[in-house]
Amino acid sequence: MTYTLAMNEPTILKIDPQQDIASQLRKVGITPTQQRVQIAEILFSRPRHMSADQVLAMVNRDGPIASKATIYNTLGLFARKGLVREVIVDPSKVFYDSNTAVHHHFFNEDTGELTDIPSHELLLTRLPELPPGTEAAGIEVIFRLRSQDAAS
Amino acid sequence: MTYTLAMNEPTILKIDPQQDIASQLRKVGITPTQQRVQIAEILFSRPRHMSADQVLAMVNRDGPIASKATIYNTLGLFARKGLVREVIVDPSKVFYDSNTAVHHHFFNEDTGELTDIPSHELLLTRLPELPPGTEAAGIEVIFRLRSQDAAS
DNA sequence: CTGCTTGCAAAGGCTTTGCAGAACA
DNA sequence: TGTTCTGCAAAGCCTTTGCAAGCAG
Repeated sequence: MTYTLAMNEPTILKIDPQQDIASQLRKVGITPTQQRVQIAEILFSRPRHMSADQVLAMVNRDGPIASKATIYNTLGLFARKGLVREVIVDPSKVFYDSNTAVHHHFFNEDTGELTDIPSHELLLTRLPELPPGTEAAGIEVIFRLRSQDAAS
Repeated sequence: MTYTLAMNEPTILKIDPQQDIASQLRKVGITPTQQRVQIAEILFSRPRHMSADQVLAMVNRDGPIASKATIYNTLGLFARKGLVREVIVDPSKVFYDSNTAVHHHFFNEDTGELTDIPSHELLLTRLPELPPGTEAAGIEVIFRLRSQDAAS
């Protein structure tokens, strides 16, 4: 049962919003363009779950900074580099999670809201054997929720 | 920790491919049209994970039976009635799982293949407290896999 | 300079929708 | 016969792509 560790270890890359963003991006092999730095500032100001659209809106809140294509390029790049995690819970769009620590999610299907499950509140025991010829790339646990008062 | 039970119990609706499909559909409040019966026959011939596209292809293998619109209508209907479970693991398409028993999945990102995790091979202990005002609608555990030889 | 990035618009893929004709009860 | 369902094509959404202009080092 060591593959969970082997799997998560290399992903723990973290951007500290207090430090210089540009040099942190360089450190992980990303050329720090103006757009990338601004996107990183938003994503890593605190742990967030954002769709590409939300990032686009927030980046350009005070004037045009980055185009839609650049948002997608950058989010994809950050994901490949392990700075954000893609969370697939909604068939209509991908969420990008700037919290790279091991944790899981609640997804409220009524509100579309994605929230963290504190990792100590969930325990996975007895992990399954992986199919032959495969290696673990990630574990996701999603609790789908409904708002109690919602008229389904 | 009783909400897991409360959550899964109502979903255990099962179509037996050996019995008359039409009357089983009626029993859950679905008018058994020719198209729906044929789609059900494919889905419930055995536990399956299929995309809408795959269902479309298989239904029409021996001549035109159902259109794309009807496939989507029917799969959505079956999902609402609890006959199939929607599995969201691939941002590009939804999978429909005709196995309604409680279980979890491996998803091979290289091959796009979705397979079951025998439920006894995975144990969730210490379930999280749900956010106030919400109720559980489902739990999903997804192990993302890579093929070991794949050139990422 | 030289290559990597950006941005625009167009294209793509999956899913939904509108509406006329057909099937079900 | 009234209601529900089907099918076609068009529309919608999110995401990707092509390519010329711009920026980083």
